[in-house]
Amino acid sequence: MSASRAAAGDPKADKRRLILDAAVRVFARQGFHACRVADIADEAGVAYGLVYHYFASKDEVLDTLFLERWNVMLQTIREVDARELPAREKLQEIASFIVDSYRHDPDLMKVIIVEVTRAANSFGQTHLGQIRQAYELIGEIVTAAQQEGAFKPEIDARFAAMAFYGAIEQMLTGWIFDLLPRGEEHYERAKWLVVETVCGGLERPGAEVPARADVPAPG
Amino acid sequence: MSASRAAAGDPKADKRRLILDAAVRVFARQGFHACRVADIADEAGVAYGLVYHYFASKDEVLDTLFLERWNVMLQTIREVDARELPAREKLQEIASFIVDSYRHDPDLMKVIIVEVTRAANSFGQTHLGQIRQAYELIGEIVTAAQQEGAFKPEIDARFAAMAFYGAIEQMLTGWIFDLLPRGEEHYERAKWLVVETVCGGLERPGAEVPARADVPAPG
DNA sequence: GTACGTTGACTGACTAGTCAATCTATTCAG
DNA sequence: CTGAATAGATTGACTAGTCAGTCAACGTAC
Repeated sequence: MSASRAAAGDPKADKRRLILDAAVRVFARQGFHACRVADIADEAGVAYGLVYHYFASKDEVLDTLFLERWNVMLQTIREVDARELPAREKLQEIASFIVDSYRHDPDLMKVIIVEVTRAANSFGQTHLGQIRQAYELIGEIVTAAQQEGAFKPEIDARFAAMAFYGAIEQMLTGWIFDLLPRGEEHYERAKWLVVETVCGGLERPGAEVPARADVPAPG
Repeated sequence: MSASRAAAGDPKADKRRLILDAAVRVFARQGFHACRVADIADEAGVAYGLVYHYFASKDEVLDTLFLERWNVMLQTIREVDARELPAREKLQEIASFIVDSYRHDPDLMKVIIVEVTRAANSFGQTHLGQIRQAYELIGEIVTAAQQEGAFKPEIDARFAAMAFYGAIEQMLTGWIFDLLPRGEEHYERAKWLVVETVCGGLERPGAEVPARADVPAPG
């Protein structure tokens, strides 16, 4: 995941990685459709043809970036789900992971959201299966919580999962396009907010609610 | 808004409208980038050049479609906000309007979401101001509710607005890409669900909650 | 006859992907 | 140790195709 592996001049640099990291920057800056393969090569400090030595097509560069990250996320969700935690805390962990992913590499998350996740027409189509898996995993957490009686049974779990994921993604979108204030304290607060908001509506009024984490201090 | 104004052969057809309606279908089917201007002209049963008689560019066709609809939505939100209603019902009206927009013309909403709203990199950039206005109007409803004491004050209104809008848009996305079940009863239920979920978390536990609408029957 | 609507072949600009040539690292026979 | 052979990495000029936008000509209503 690290983008700081090597500078362009480093002789030991793994050129494939160099190209991928450059592509993240170029895609984030110009968008996938608006940029040319030459821009990626230039950004990476590498010849045009080398991109085609490592990748079959421009598309494959984006595919690789998306899958690398998305699979890490799916893995994380599965691990969180396997742990013995109340549903609210599982969702908290997932929100945390996604927000931290943005904090760690905003360009990469911008590319994934703008060019893949929210572009199900063009690119997302290819990856609809992967994307769907995330929704399904979240939906399973909700279903389980409903069966335990922690969440209201009258809210369809699939819809709840979409609403939850959609709320998080929309906040990242807000940061990406300067519609929401950025910064450490906002990131931490957003993690709490999204869970508080969505779980607040999902939980059964009578259900035993675990002691909730403190409200992070306002910025 | 009506797409059924006239068949391609109708001599009285307003060609400009014919082109716009055809563009909705083509953009929805193939995506803005993947389709050619010739596809729009063919779909409208009109010569290639006529598209450029009515519109300065391919972009302007999409701009027109987006602005036509988005302005109706902004107007609706303003009208709802002006009415004397509890915040929850205002949000309910907004969710209703958006879901009904999808129900009424799914192709148009698909185009707006996929090509503009969620493509802030390319197209959305132009319309970021319009898009932002919607978030701000929703944010104002939340702020007012917090001042009245109906909503918790500790949740930033801008974030709450993004979460609310994001949840709705994600459900439309779910329908658009067959990730969620479609159909009248699901649409009605989704309107209720998103408000129940988000407002459930926003409302102050102690606050006087107006008698809420009945839960629509499950599908 | 004039103004506007309509046509569709054409052009000019652009770029993904190819490929033959060149470079570099490694190996190993002499 | 030498240097020739090999494989893989790297280069960038070039090709083949695409498509947005133009424009000169034609149609038609009044």
